[in-house]
Formats: sequence, C-alpha cells, structure tokens
Amino acid sequence: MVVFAGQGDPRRSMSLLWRSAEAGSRPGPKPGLSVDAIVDAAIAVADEQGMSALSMRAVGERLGRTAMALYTYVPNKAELLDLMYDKVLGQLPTEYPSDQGWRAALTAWVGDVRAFYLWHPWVLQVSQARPVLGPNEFTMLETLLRILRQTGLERSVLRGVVGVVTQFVRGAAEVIADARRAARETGVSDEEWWYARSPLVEEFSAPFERQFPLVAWLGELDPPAADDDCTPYLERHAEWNFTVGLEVLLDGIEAAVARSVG
Amino acid sequence: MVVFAGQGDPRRSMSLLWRSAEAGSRPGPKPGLSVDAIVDAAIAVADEQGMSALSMRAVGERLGRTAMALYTYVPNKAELLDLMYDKVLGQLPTEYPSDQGWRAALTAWVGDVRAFYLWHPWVLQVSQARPVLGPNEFTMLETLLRILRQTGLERSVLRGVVGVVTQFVRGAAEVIADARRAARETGVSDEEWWYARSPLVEEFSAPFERQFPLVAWLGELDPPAADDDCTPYLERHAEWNFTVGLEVLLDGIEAAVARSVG
DNA sequence: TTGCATCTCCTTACGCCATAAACTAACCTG
DNA sequence: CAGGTTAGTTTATGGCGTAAGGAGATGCAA
Repeated sequence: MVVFAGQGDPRRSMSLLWRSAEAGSRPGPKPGLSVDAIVDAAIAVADEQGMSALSMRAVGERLGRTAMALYTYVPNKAELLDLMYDKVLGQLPTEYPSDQGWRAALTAWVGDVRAFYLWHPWVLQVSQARPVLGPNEFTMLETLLRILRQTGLERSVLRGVVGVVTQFVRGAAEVIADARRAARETGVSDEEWWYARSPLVEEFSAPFERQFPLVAWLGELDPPAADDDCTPYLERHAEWNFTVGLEVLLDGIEAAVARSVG
Repeated sequence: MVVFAGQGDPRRSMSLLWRSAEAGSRPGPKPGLSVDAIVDAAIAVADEQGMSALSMRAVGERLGRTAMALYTYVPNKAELLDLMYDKVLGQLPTEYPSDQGWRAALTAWVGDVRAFYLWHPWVLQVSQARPVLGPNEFTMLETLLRILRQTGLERSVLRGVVGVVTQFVRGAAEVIADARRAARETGVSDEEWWYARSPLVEEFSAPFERQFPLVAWLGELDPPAADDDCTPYLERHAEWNFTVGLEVLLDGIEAAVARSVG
C-alpha cells in the first residue's frame, strides 16, 4: 500500500502543499470541489476505514463525485497522500513548557505524538522515504528541536538524537496500530488469535523450552493474565515496552549530555 | 501492501511453518512443485524486484506455472508472506561471543540485523502486527536474549529493552530501505530529488529561517557535501544517525543495568 | 450576440491484482 | 479397469489507479 509521490512536477507538489492558490476568474464551470475538501474527505475515509479502504473511488464517492473528478485537483493518489499527511500533522501540539527541563518536555512530546499516531494510524503507513516538505512536517520537527535544544547537545549529535527519538515513537505506535488493524481486518481478537496458536507452537516445536529456553523464560508464551483491565493482550505488553523503552532512551540522551559537558 | 495472515486454519499455518510434511503415497498426479520451491521463488522475486512486484502471477511464472497453481500448496498470499519471512530469517547469525560483554555483542547483533534487513528490504514490509510464530522467528529472539541475558536485568525490564532494541534496528534499516526503494521505483535519485525541491521550499515558505529557525540551524536543508564518497545523501545521514542512536541506546541500557545493580 | 478556448466532470477502457469455480488430465488403490 | 483424489489449467468476478476522450458549463473577445 506504500506509494511514492514526487514523480510529478515538483513545483506543482510544493504549491499544493503550501496552498499557494492563484484562482482568479477563469473560464469554464465553477469548481464544485477544492483541494481542501478532497484532502479532508480522504482523511475521513482513512480515519474511519483505514488506509486499505482509501481509494480514489471511495474519496470521490464521499464527495458525491466519481474517482476521476479528483484528478482535476490532485495529480495522483501519492500526492493526495502527501497532502493528507501534512494536513493532519497540523493537529499536533506545538508548545511545551521549557521550565521543567527537556526530560519532562520530551516525555510529553513523545506521549502526544504516540497518541496522535494512534488516533490516525494510517499516518504510519505513509512512506518516510523522502520528507514531504510540507509546512506541518517542518513545524513538527521545529517543535521537537525546541525541546531538544535545551540539552545543549552539538548539532551533529542532535541530528542522531532526533533520529532515534522519532523512530522510537513511530515504532512504539506501530506495534499497537498494527495489532488493532490486524484485529479489525481479520475479525479475530488478539486473545482468540493467541489461544488458537499457543498450544500449536508447543505441539509442533517438540520440546519448546529445550529449543528456546530464554524465549520460554521471557514468558512471551504465557497466556495473558486475565485482569479486570480489558486492554488487549498485545497492547498491554506494548504499553509496558513503551514505558521502559522511553526511560532507556532518556537515560541514553542524558548520558550523551553528560559526556558533552564533561 | 501489508496483508494479514492467520485468517485461515491455524493448524494448517503452523504445520506449514514448521514443515510437518506427511506426504506418503497418494493418488493423483505427482506434485511438480513444493512449498519450499514456492517460498524460494517468492523470496527471489522479492529480493530482485521488491515487494511491490511480488504477485502470485510473478511467483508462478518464475516456476513455469500459473498463479493458481500455487494455491494447491499455499492457502493464500498472506500465508506465503509469513513463510517467506520465517524462512529468510534463517539466514541470520545465531552465535555471538560472550567474552567481551553484552555491549560488544549487542552492537554486532544490531549491525548484522540491520545488514540483513538491507539485504532483504521486503522483510521490513511484512506486518509485525502478530508474530509469525515460526521456528526462525523464535531463534532470532533467542539469539538476542542470549546476548541481553548478560545484562542481568530482570525479566520485565528485559522485555522492554528487547522492544526498544528491535524497534531501533527496524527503524534504522527502514529509513535506508525506503530511500532506496523510492529511488528505484521513481527513477529519481535522492540528489536529483533534493536539488529539485530545496529551492522551492525557500520560495514557498517565505522566510524559511524565520519560520523554522531551528530546522534551518540543524541544516536539514543543507545541500549534501560533495564528498569523494558516493553514498547517497540520505544514506549518509542515516549512517550517522544509526551510530549516534545506537550509542544513546546502549548508554540507556547501561543506565538501567546500573540502576538494577545499585 | 456569437464563437471559442478553457475548465469540470463523466463514461469508458486498460492492465494490473487476489482468488473463487469449474474443468481436464494424471495417478493410486480397490 | 473403475472411481476417487489430486495438480494444474482456464475462466470469471470484483477490486484497484488512471489514461483517453467527450459533454456541458462558463468567461471573454470579436
């Protein structure tokens, strides 16, 4: 489902992303649609039915048009994806308190971004191969940098840190988003799925504890504890991994800061 | 392009993954193919032409058959993907020296896994939503755990660490793999792509340095230094991010170890 | 006012994709 | 040799993105 934009006219892409509308009075029928309306409709489809349901036909239908009508406003599906991506990024918060240190602010940012990804899981499926170069993508990076600047790390190290942090949030959100998507698209919950397979692993792998002692010890094969908590199995794991992982990451950054000062 | 397996018979999936062949003499024509032959052909197609070229038709053609012939051996494309995934994971090394500490071993493991992902980039496109539960997936985890056991971290923390580390390698490889895929599928190199867009960003965003001072400072907009080095622009950045990120991660784990000891 | 260029939006069509259904032909067992 | 089972084919269905061409609306110049 991953598609690449940017094979078209770069100037056209950019002017769409930054919405430099010229308009003026022109011949021909008045446009019944607009880029914004199309992008909004596309976002709505993706939010409601997931990326796999996002087709030109579906977007057109939501606007009471055919698929082909969209091509008057948007060069192709890949560009539409880029527009959706940048527009929805605009929902991210941009202000974080700077008086409690970078650690608190970064924790808040990571939490917000992860929540955002889980709110619009399809965003995770937009290729990160090449930056979209839209205004909101830059804004997101600027926000992160305002927080990380407080570490006082030098530029080249900061670049690396930006990389790990963004990768971490994406990864943390992806685990959950993928699990939810799987549950929705297959109609099988994590629990059902697991209970159907867990005994089979034991059966086919002969003595599992002998073949994979450490995996067995880690308890990935344990059935989910039947808590009052109704959060799905995999998500409970993911939640914990997120907490631990974030701490590891923050400690690592702190170490880098300590090294750069000392 | 992400597809989910596991909507079929779990027992069938498992017996395919663990290759519990019954065979015996049966009526009907001799099978001209085998699950292994199909999986190998599919891996070859994915390696050579990428995941987007992996269709049942393509695999069948490579074996001199039609697409439909494969369905005798494999229930559907999603299951085939799982089989490809687990089989190719078998190429990963499993032994790492334990006499130089976990840090050295983990560094080597992360490097190997990243190299592996870049060798078979399509692996990154197999959904991680639910574990495949094949033998080689367990082996990979077991290998990582043999290394991480040396940290002496308690089980629950270790689970978190496993999560961050695997997410980190995936992320680090994805950046590069996506970039290469984009270059291949669009026929536009990173450099060409960048030179076409860089000036346009300045043009459309009015005073870029005023709007995004920190982004400008970070120099993401700098044109790539024209080194003797012929590694593409984005990959050079990625390489650096990988090094810095890994160090941050290792330091973070070390902090966790120190905390658990003290 | 007319004619035309231009624009929106539609219909149609092409070539992909996964896979369901029905068929042919090979083969083992009774 | 008959019957049932299996491997592999052909054909068809309903999806996808989007190229091509046409119909009707609109603003402007003559």
